[in-house]
Amino acid sequence: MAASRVRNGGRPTLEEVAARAGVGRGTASRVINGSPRVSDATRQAVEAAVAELGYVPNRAARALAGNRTDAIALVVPEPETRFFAEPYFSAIVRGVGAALADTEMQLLLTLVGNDRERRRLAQYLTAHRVDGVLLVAVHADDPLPELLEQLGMPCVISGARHAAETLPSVDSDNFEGARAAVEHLVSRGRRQVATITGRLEVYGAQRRLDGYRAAVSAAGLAPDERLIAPADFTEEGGARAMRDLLARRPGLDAVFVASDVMAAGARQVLREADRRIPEDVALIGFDDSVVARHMHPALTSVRQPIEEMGRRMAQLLLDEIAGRAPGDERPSVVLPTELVVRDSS
Amino acid sequence: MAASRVRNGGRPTLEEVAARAGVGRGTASRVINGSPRVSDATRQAVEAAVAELGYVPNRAARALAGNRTDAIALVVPEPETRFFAEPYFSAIVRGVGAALADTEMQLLLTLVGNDRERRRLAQYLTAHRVDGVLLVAVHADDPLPELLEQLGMPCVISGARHAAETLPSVDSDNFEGARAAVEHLVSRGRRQVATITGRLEVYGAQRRLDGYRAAVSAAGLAPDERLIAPADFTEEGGARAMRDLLARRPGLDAVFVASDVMAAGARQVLREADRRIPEDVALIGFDDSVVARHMHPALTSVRQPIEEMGRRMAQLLLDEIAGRAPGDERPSVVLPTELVVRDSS
DNA sequence: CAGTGTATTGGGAGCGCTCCCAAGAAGGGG
DNA sequence: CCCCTTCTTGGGAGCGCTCCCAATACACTG
Repeated sequence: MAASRVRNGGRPTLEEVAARAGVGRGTASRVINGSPRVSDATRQAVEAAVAELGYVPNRAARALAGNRTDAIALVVPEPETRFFAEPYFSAIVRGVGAALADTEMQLLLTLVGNDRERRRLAQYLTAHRVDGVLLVAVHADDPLPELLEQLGMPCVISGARHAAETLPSVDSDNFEGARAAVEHLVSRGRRQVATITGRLEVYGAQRRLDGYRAAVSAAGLAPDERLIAPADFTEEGGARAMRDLLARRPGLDAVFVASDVMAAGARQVLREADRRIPEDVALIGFDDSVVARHMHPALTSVRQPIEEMGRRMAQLLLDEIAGRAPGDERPSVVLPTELVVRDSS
Repeated sequence: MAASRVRNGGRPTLEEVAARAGVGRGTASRVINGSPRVSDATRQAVEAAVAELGYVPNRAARALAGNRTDAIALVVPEPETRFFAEPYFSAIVRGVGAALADTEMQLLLTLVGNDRERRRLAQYLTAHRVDGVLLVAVHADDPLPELLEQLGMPCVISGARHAAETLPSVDSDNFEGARAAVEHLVSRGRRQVATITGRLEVYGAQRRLDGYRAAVSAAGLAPDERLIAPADFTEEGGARAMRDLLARRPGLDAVFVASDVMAAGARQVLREADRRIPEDVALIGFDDSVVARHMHPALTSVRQPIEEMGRRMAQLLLDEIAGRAPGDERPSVVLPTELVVRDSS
């Protein structure tokens, strides 16, 4: 039934490798950890023994002796359903996985659903059970980053929390993505471009709004606060905002929506109001999700390089764990977005 | 920069807890592991010490001494993009996470992209670095399950690989889901019900076809092999199959498609052929993905309880790790599906 | 009251590895 | 030819925990 009683599950130990190679345990360890202070002959002997025996280091023993874990945690706030939707979650995971693929690092997935789990996580991290943490979709008021900072636990977040972000972070260029989208609308002759924003406490949503404003000014259009409708990243919120906009500014001819899901809600309202897309109203979303591709008409959307973001987050974290030279500033990466033009604009 | 030199990262050890409680290390260990062979007074003393010191067991030490890891791996074949699409991946992860939430088990995520990574995984598993494995989207000819069986490593798969599945598995009731979908079509007066299948090497796809056939017979309709078009779970494949069907049986008035994504392809072809949905042709998909909800008209679809599947997989695996009494048959769970009726049928 | 159990308890002996010190080997300078 | 460096090397000393055995305490039984 359960595990055998055999030591180390019957796997060869470092000691056995050393014996086989005719060297001491310390030397074998050096070879396996790539220390330069070993002669070539010895190295080869040990490597041969490793190959013959099929030796794989025992991770637990390593962790215990070396006071590290060779594991990082990807912490996902489960209530953040937005994050779980395509394309985010899988793409981030793929990116992180790719970056870790030829590393010894393991990826631990931690879903944090409620406060109890949150406390458990804190305890978990306090107990130093991982070497570093990737934090996605953190809110500006989340205490977790401070805790990590205090513990001296390396950490990278996705999406800066505000303009003066202190943590290493990876973000897409929300400002420029929004700006380009609106510029595109203007270039196609739209004059009354509205926007539906995400929750503005989310810095990225704020940046998209900033980008919208910048493009409107740049185009020489009159800024009009009544063309700006705040929403909450949900489909229902998008619909509500669209209704408001239509009531306030019936003459609008384009809407830049800060997420595809909200755009789906907006599209529904536009359909009910008998506005044709794109003839009467052009629509642009954000995320380039599967919803965008399958919407009718297919939704023009701003694509974020999410997989690449995952990859960069992992790389940053590995650097952070390896130790950053003092004086290096906090690394933060901003990746370019891409406007995917489809039928809705 | 790097980690401090302090032992155990400055955390209290079991020894310290024991000292504080005025008991021996062994006794403290017993309390922490919930052994019944401890007096109440002692238990309380130890628990108090644990609370005061904020003791958290050192996982690595535990793993080393106990020859287990308290971790399970979720192995995801990365090429299987179908799995990465919503709703699968995130829902499975959520379910697994939920089942593990009040367990000491960690969840390790392992993406297997190519053969090299596959070999690495095998080595990894051979080295007993996890207590058990969740395997999703395994192909019938994947060697991994055999390897695990050989190693005596507990394992649960999602989706039986064939009728005589030997591994513990969790599956949705593909047969019944398909049968109910087709029955629904028939009950709405459709007489020429076609189907677009997934890759039939995938057992689940085969079962959906079986369900389709069963419903057709039960309805007293003439079975017609020309109403069955094989595809491959892709949108393009779905479109191709739909074209074939239309060419062969122009009079068809309903299609049961074995996945939403294929249904999206089929819908495109139907639109081009000027068949109205659902007036001329009713359409039903499978998965109840976001695509189904946002399709126009909204797609009727068979929902699988994916999160629940994840939860059950994890539970099964935990049982398996705890040890199954000899004589217990291989547990396998089949969960009911649900037909979500929308506008397309 | 000796004899036999049963319920607790303490702590030794590892688990497989890394860290580090000291010793041996090899090479160079005076 | 001897001494001092530098390069390698072996292996002791843990890392914090679980397993298990032996010891103690106590309660009965006859």
